[in-house]
Amino acid sequence: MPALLIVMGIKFIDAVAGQYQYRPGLWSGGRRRKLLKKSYVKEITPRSENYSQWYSDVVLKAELMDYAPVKGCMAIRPYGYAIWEKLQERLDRRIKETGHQNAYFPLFIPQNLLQKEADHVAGFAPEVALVTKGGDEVLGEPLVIRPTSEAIICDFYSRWIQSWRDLPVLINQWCNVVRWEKSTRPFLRTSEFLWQEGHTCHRTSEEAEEEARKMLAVYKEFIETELAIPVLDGQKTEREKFAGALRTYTVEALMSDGRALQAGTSHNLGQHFARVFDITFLDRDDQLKHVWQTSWGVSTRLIGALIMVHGDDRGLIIPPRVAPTQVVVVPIISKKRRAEVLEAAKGVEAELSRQGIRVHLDDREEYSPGWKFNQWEMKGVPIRLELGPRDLDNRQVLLVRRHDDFREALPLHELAARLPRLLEEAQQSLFDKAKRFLEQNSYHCTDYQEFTGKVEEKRGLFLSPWCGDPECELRVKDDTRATIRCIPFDGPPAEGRCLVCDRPAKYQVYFGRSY
RNA sequence: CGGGGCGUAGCGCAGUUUGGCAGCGCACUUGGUUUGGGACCAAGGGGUCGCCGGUUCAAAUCCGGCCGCCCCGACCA
Repeated sequence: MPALLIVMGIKFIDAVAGQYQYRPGLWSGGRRRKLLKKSYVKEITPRSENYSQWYSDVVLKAELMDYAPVKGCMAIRPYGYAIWEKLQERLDRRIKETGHQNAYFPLFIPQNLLQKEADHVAGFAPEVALVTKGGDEVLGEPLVIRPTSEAIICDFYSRWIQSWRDLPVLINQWCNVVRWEKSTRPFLRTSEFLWQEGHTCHRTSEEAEEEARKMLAVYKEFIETELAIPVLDGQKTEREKFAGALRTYTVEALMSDGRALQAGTSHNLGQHFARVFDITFLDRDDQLKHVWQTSWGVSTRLIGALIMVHGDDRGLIIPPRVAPTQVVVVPIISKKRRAEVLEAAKGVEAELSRQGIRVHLDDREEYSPGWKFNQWEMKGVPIRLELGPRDLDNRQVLLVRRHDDFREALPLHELAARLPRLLEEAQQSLFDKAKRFLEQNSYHCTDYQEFTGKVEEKRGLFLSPWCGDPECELRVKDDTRATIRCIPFDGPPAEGRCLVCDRPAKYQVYFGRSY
């Protein structure tokens, strides 16, 4: 085995009980090497041992969040919030490029407003938080803390819209919402979370449909490009759609434990809300008509997806485009050459920074290099540069990639020119890997026996024929806990017989267990 | 909401069976030596043992009640 690998030009280092033996001179000449074995930190439970525990360990140890004294609530710590800010920045740009403006609507919603739309209230009633007192005063009408803002925004829209000339209304808001959840998990399902919600009004049904589809496409492109997470796009079934919507579209991602996660949704609301909130306009033909609406949102849940799609047993792996820190420089400080090394490290930091790379110099002297390596790996920084006396002598820096642990000694003068490319490669490589995982864990399945067995055994996503009857959908859920994630846009045409009831299939749908 | 587990220093835990000075590791502070995969030595600081009540000369430990967190389910856009 070692002989074979040396032939391939790769050198190995013994990894004994999670520690390397350092072999001088190995880094020179731009050679690469690979680790035999990795057991770095014991603070993170291996995924294979307990996936939920792994997830908890990662969010805490990477300092993304901390638990609040209130169940289901959390502080998003600076490092976690920095990731959120990156996501916001990238998505906000896209929302504006497609013609939307940001605005802000109130947190409190009079209870009667929320209750106007029948399906909407039925869907959200079990999970609304209600304010009944302000100070000493018992409120005449209780106030709902927004679980979503359709109701309050529609109340404003009914006043703002009179003419077809006022349309379309294209507004987005970034805010927090509250849903009283029974079981909560950091980022994936919290009682309070951050998100954006777009709310638009249109003159025609076609325009609204186009908007709903367009924003779903924006989500797909955003999530795939920036978060390096491949998603399946499609439509939700009646059972799974948004409470009050005509149709719901969704992008679904597959986590590394084989469970699906709804990463973003876009709703064609039809005229359901316009009718009950009386949002009307006088059209060109002098007729008073109800507007056609959409709403769409993604949340801090995306951070959960990021963790579960890319993370490994050493912690987070953040795609470079959304990484708060893209490159960390760790100087190897020795007593004799401390000043020299630090100066060189600062030079590297400054040069990369000039290139627009988000670089951090970790020059803390109270921690050993090894400690820093582990910490930054837990935090998922894409690239680490090690710079020590030996590197100085060789005018080089040792580069280590987080996502595949490849190491390479780079000449100092080439560094700035090569890093942007290396970061892009890391981004692409993460996407490719996630895509491969999605493909390898997607199955075409037409036999119910086989289906129930495989769902239990392998998880993943199952493309199967479905007759369209909610009863069959429910039966699958009762039997297997899997739900229909979506009716894919670009799926194969319906053919064959329903997975459950054997009647002719109307759709090919993706089934899966989900978060 | 059901089943299971756990609450002792910032974190991880021992001590609870059999009541008797509240401990260990990490982290933290100070000084020194170090620094290429979680360095070492020395000296320190830090506690309402989840909360309330009961038994007892004496409770982290026994009894009753409550609260919270985690895991597995149920529920949930």
